[in-house]
Amino acid sequence: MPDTPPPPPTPRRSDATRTAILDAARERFAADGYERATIRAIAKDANIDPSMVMRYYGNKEGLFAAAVAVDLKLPDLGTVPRSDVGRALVAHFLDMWEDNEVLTALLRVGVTNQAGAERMQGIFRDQLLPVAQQVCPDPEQVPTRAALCATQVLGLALTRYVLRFPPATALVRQEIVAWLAPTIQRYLTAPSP
Amino acid sequence: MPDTPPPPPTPRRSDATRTAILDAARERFAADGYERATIRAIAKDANIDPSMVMRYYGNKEGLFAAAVAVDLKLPDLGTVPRSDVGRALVAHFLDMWEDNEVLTALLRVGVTNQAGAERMQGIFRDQLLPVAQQVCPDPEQVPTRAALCATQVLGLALTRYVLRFPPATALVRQEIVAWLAPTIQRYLTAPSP
DNA sequence: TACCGTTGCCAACAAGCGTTGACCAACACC
DNA sequence: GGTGTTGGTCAACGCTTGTTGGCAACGGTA
Repeated sequence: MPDTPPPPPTPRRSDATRTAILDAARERFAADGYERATIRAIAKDANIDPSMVMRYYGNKEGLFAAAVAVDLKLPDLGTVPRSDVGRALVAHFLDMWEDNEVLTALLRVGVTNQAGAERMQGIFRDQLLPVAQQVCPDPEQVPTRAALCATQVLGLALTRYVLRFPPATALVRQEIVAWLAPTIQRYLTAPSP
Repeated sequence: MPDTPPPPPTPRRSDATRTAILDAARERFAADGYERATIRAIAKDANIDPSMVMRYYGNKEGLFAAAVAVDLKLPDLGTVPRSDVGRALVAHFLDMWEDNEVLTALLRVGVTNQAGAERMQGIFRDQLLPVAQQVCPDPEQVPTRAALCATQVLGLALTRYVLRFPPATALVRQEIVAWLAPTIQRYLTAPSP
């Protein structure tokens, strides 16, 4: 359960309401994107008045910032056999995405909202780049190789969870891992073409 | 220059205005997505009154439908050496995307708008699937393999043209082709894993 | 009991949206 | 030269949005 940045030492009586708002916000942002996820709809989902959202989170951008806190929980690739990093990463991303509407929310918002796009850039920089650094041979190529991985992973998420291309939603977990793992493996470890 | 579905035999005096509207609409949809691209802003860009947009295109959805007409102009892969289809497709998509804001508009809108997503599904079905059919060994695997290609190509477009991850925008055409061509080649022609 | 901060609802605001209809100017045709 | 069609503007409509301030109920503390 994420909360506002400074976790209050004493639990407030309104904590239940606060998390209800965040849960509803995540759901709406994931389903509708930033513009169409209205504060009124979120408040109705949380069974409170829209003005409460403003009081607790300032404005709509503050609500989004509080609702969408992403930790990819990327594994330590130092402990994974070098030939398995592709498979490990693809499997991990699938696990994360399948039961995590925050990621879909962030993807939807990132496409139509500048703040959302910058948030995604930050996640890429702070979470994916360091992991890629553990595996890539040439440090100078780390950003390029990590970005290539991002194109494939985000492309899968886009096609499967947002655009819902029928053949992409029909794939089962094992197929995805089998097809994508060699791609990620090559982007990370193969000699540059 | 696209036009309303039945191309009028006699050119109308208002054709200049109509295409000005469509050009402005494409630009706004590409830059802002569906919700934030307002009819008022599009009309102002085209130097006409918002009501003209309504008269010529009915409503906002009609305007979007008229403005975003996508022809991927995919090459006939029958004439391409089988080992070069990956390279040919990646190069072609890059050519299309670099100077074509329609594709960015469609991608942005497809993420937040149901009609946009269905439009993209239609393009995938009507334009990419037939081409994949020319190359894939097993007809039953065509949708899967084409969808895999879509994940990689759309993922690149998303990361490079919409989210603008710095390392993805820094890539030059040759690098992208060199990295992505083997991926597409494998998704289309390699034995299924 | 009296007090005061917290929690919550209600009503309203200003702005922006898509959309409509009345109205004027320019052109084409008989 | 009148007349109907077309191209275009203006002002307004009904509605939704994010956001604000006032006011009532609650709960712990003194």
